[in-house]
Amino acid sequence: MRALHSGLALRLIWRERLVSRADLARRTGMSRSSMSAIVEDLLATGLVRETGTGDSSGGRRPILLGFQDDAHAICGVDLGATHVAVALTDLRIGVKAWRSEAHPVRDDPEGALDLMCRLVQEVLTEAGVSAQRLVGIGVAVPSPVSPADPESLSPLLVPRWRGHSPVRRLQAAFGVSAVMDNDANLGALAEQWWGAGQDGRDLAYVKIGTGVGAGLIIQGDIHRGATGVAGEIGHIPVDPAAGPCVCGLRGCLNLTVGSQALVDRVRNLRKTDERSVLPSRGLTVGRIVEGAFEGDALARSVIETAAGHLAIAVAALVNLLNPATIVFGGGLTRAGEMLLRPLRAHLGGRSPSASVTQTALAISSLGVEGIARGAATLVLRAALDDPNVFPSLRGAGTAVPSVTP
Amino acid sequence: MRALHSGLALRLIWRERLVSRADLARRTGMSRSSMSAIVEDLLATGLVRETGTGDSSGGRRPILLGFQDDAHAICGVDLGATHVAVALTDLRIGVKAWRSEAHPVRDDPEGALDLMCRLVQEVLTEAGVSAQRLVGIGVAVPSPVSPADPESLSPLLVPRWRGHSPVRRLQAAFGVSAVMDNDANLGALAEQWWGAGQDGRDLAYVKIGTGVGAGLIIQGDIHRGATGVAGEIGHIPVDPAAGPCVCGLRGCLNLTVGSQALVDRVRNLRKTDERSVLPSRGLTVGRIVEGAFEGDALARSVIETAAGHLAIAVAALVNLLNPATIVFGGGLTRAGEMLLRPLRAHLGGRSPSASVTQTALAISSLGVEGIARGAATLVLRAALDDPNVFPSLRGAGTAVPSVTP
DNA sequence: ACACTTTCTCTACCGTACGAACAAACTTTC
DNA sequence: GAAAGTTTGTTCGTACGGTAGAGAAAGTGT
Repeated sequence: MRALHSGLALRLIWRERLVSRADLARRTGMSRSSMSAIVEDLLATGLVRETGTGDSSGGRRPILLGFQDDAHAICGVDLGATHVAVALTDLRIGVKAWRSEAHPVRDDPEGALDLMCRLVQEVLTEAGVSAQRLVGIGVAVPSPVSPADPESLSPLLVPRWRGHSPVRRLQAAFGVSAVMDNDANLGALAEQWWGAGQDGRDLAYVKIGTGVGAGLIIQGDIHRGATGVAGEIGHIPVDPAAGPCVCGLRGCLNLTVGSQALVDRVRNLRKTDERSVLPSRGLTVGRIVEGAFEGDALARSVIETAAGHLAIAVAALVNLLNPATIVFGGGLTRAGEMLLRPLRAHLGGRSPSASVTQTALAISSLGVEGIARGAATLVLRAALDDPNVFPSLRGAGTAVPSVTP
Repeated sequence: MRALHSGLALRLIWRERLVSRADLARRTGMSRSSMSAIVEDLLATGLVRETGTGDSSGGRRPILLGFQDDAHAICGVDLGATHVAVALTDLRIGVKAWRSEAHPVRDDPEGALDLMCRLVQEVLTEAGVSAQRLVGIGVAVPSPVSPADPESLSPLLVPRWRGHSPVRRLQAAFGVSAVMDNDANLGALAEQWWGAGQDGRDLAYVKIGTGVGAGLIIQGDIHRGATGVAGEIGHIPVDPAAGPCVCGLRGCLNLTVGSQALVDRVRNLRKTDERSVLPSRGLTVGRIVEGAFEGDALARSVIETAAGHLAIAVAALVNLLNPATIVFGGGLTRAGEMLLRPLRAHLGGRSPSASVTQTALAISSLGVEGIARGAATLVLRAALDDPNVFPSLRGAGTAVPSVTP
């Protein structure tokens, strides 16, 4: 129970950045004397420090306590479909070192794992942090992760990864705890903690890349579903005219707004549209968005069509989950309002009354580091929930008696 | 903190039905001596009683503790679109008295509230329970309930109810606490606690009635969404051929499998199908299902078509939320496997790989009392979470210091 | 200079949980 | 059937964590 109250105090100090002992006592409902004792413990761990005094409100000036963001480090790994990126962050998920390299991750697990370990070592070296000072390593993978087997990627989507586990590899290489989750889930977590979804307990993050995936934050927690595949928005049917999908369906969202689909559509329309400035070869989603910004009608029309298809799936999301915010990430979202405006318009006619008008739509502002920071956030959240996992507190005590069903 | 451990013990006793002190100590991780003290307190409240001894496992026989299901009563109210039903239950949500009457609830709030209070009084009298012995009253309403205003019905869907609140009315009339939630949500809660969804933390309940609504249990809790309208599955578009909906969309699920739609479809097809045994007048969903059981081809075909439309919306539900179980309730579900079989077939081709094959589909087995029992469960759950709300413990002490953000 | 506030610490006290010892009741073993 | 071993439940001394209240420190306002 001291662990309980001490953790409570630690979380408050983390959140409030600067608070006095008296403030903490009021906020938690405890007495000032007890809080003083707890703070004494926390000061000894090095996670909290006294940082000057605050303003008086008619009496003695309070001694302000601050969380030591640099007391430890966290590593976040973004294992994408075609790249590996690693961020070393402090305890507020500020990026201290960053590495990113292209790699065919799906087809070459061993190479990807080697690259990952090399990059982790590089960011540790660059930041001058030893592995012992890591709270842990979080990994985002482009695959569902089953709660029943949280160390493996889904063999159904990435068959070559059978038997390979980023988690086990990192634990073996660096001797620290590692956790793993789907990339869209961690994108959602990043948005909730550091992006557009702050101060909301229900949020959806839609990642538009090679395919389309959604991460769901429900009641403040990542929702993984019974088998870990929640958020499979990419296989909602949106266009019967489109071809068959690997999943057995026709016209999946993946087939109409995935990177390849956008490029193909531009290429097809390009044949009959002589005025477009877009090239036929070496076309990427980035080039299409650029073209749209330069006023190219073809590019704009393709983006608008994609928004229409996206709206159908997003409407289902809004109707079923009623999130406070939906954040969009991925290459196409650099189109900004060119994507959001038609999306809102289509959505307005696709959802009853209150639910959609009160849903905030936003483009992710976290950039390429978003997913990796989400992975690091997973580690941070676990540590704030149970401060025992901070290296400086390791083995301090047991947890609270739980329900144990 | 004694409240914490005492509540923990109480929940365990409730769940396990018969446990010894030593068992409780092992389960909670506490010492036997502490548990003895806690049990002594619990015995004094009357909620727990010693009920004989259990079998020996090589030593002294344990004294078994049992939860007193009859120590208090709970009232569950089902305010449907066209009826008012009230159940009086014990602390395991077993129905002790039941009343149900037809009433145009949507159009006559005052009459419905009067009827509700009369029925509550009747079940109290029949069961010989005074209002003081009630833990509380739970109410299910055919409307979303906003977390921002948990005492009112959504004025958008049931405009006449503006200013009327079942919760306030019950509190005034019986002097006990009352809580309210959407009927589909409470159907889902009932299924999770007493029906097909037991031992799962993710469950969806789909209610097919006048319209179609879904209640979602996520991570063991009712998911209400940011504005309380989560689960609006009825406005997912499933058939572009169907007409426009009040929501502005075309071909909403509500328009294709709602009671009226089924009746209308049968009536239209009836004109060209002379062999059908179904009547043209006085047709109800119940009659259609009966006809199907008697082998009527027209009835069967209409049910199969409905299953196809339902599958599209359910596929979206499965893809997005990946629940362990989906339970179906409402009149149409009396068709049983005639509905589920085509639903499974359509679903197989509508969802990628693992998610759908591992989702259990089932028909609700709770019958007409399901929603009311769900409403009562809402009260029970609150009481088990914080035993202070049990009348015999009222005002016993304050809660644990919370986070207080 | 004075009274009043607010913060933080120190000490006496109290409730709660634990461990150890013990009694009770039962099974197994010889 | 007596002895030995188990399991349950209680009793009692102890320790820890928390509170309340007094007091010191450090400020504000008149």
